[in-house]
Amino acid sequence: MRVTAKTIAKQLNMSPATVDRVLHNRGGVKPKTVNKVLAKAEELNYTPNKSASFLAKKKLVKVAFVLPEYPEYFWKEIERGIDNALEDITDYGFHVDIKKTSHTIEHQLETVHTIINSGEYDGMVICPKDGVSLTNIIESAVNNDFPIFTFNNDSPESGRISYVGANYYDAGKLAGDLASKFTGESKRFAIIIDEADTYQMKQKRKGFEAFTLENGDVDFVKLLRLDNQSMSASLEKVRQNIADVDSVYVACGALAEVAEQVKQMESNKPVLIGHDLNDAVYHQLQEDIVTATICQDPHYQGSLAVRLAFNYLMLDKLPEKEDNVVKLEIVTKGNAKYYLN
Amino acid sequence: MRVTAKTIAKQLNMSPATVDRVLHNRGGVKPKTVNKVLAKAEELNYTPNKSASFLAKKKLVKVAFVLPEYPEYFWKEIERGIDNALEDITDYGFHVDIKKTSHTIEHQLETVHTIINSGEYDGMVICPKDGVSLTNIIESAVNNDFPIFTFNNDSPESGRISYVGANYYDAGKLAGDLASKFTGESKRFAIIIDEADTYQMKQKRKGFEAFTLENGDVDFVKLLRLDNQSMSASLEKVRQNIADVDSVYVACGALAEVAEQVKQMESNKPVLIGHDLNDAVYHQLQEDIVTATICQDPHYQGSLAVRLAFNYLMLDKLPEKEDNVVKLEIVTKGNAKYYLN
DNA sequence: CTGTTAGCGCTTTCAA
DNA sequence: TTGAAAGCGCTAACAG
Repeated sequence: MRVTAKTIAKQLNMSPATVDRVLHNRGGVKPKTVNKVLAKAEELNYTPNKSASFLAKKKLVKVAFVLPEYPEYFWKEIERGIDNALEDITDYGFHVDIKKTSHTIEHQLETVHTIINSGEYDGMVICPKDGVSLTNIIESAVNNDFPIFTFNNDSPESGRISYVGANYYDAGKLAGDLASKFTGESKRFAIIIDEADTYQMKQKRKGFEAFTLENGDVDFVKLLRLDNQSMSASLEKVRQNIADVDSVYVACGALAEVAEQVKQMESNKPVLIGHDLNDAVYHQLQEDIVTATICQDPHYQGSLAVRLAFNYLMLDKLPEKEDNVVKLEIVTKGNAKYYLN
Repeated sequence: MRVTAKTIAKQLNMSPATVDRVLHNRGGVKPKTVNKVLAKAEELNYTPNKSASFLAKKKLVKVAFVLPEYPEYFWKEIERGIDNALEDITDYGFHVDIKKTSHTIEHQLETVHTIINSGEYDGMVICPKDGVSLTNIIESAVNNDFPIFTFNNDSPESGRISYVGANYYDAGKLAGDLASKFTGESKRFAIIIDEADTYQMKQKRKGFEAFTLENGDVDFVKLLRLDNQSMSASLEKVRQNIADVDSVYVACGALAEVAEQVKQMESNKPVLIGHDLNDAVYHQLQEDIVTATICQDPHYQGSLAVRLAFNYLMLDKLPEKEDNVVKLEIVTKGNAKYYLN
């Protein structure tokens, strides 16, 4: 038989309601009774049944996830993680709406506004296009008891409940570590960024450079910039600029494109390192054009965010940490298949 | 409001009991009624509430996990994964007992016997010491409607419901891939096994050798064997034998011990690759004695096993695949901290 | 300070 | 072939 609140009540000759009051310290119970109940609960090893509890509370909570559209393969994985974590807890009354926002910050700001003002939601998880420009809106929402979590990209000044995502400085450092391990005596490196030069990218670059500074045997690090307006021209230029380099680290989203350039080089192909995995990169790994790519388990990241929001909103449990940093994973030819889909 | 079975019943002027019968095709319902209910459920986008369902069924299920004691750090991680997956579903009436078995196969066989005959359990998840010697007992149990899942180590001939664990052949191949990438022109390799030479180790070796065969630029692969009886002597011997080698792959559990030997070498320290991560290996990664270690996400592995058993026993859902292969992860100095604890 | 009662969404008798 | 009723473990409103 199961040990329930009723079991405790029966053994102590009182009503389940009193037991419930004690178990949730709702107050208004004689201290002596409190102690008796607590002792009995301990003795019988009582654990409350969440299922029954949520069922009885009939509380409904809805949170909005505000996510970018691109890169699609990445956010699809995140969504899988979200859905997975939702599997059991939708039955508890916890629901999620995913809102995609396009390129512009304006659009994102507007979306956020709408969500907060609609009164439909009890909280929000957001991947800010730009942490700084969202600081104010997040701050005022949080102060008005509308909890917001940041995701994948932080807005540290905003007072968000907590952040879930990778540490991009570490990611850059890891890239440096790999570049160094995959090359021989000569260590002439290049790092490729694009003009957006977001916070994430800056961090990656800092981390990569920090690594090379700490490791005296690196000859140099060349900084190359892609121009989104004239992509093919700037890719061409990159190809020329990496002819004298032993390893290239693509810190922006253009790994596959750069790889195509490397493929065309006749000799001295550099070791190529980048981020994330899509079909193109998968094949380039198999062809040994890309040596390694650094991934962050998007599936786990998604489910962690759901869990934190759930704990906060339905269990009144604060996240243990302000930063919930997710694993950085190294993917090569040998283990890439585990990371696809 | 929520859409419940009652909602459907009301809209169709019938009782919730009939709706329930249809939803679970328990039979004894007029085809016309069946269709009406199904259509309504579809129309209202009805989803059953698992919480309420389990609560009402009051079914209790208990499964035994039979796991080895060593290496402790590995099984501790697995247990964390198990506990994690259990978090919500214990409230559904699904319980797990973990039984540790010591070194001998006899002890494990006995434990398995006891579990099956006790009548206390509804199923079992086991990490066989040796798949072959457990074939018979698993087979007869499964035939007697006592479902058994294998874990971490398979017993493919036994008719187990399904297997959860890594593909060790692939692990060996991955080690080959890494050894090759981390070395320069000269590729003289050694692989270290121990006398136990279990199925897992054989597979790793095969995979490693397969990789080197496919890659013509590998000079040779030396096979070295550790002797558990005279560990220090054989470690010494290993040290002498790897003096002329560019990379060493430790396929057995002695990565940290071999690393200590490598540390003592004055020059030509080979690239060291092995499996799993404990405190010792963590430090050896930081010191650049170990270059990389291959891990299988034990946390995920544990929770997957729980989920499969739960689905099978409580949801009557068969696993989609016979082999549930878990990810192989590459850990280096740069990302090791994410894998500790 | 404590007990009674009804009900969450679902399943399971039992009766019709 | 269908319905009524009770109950899973917990909570909430109301009464006392």
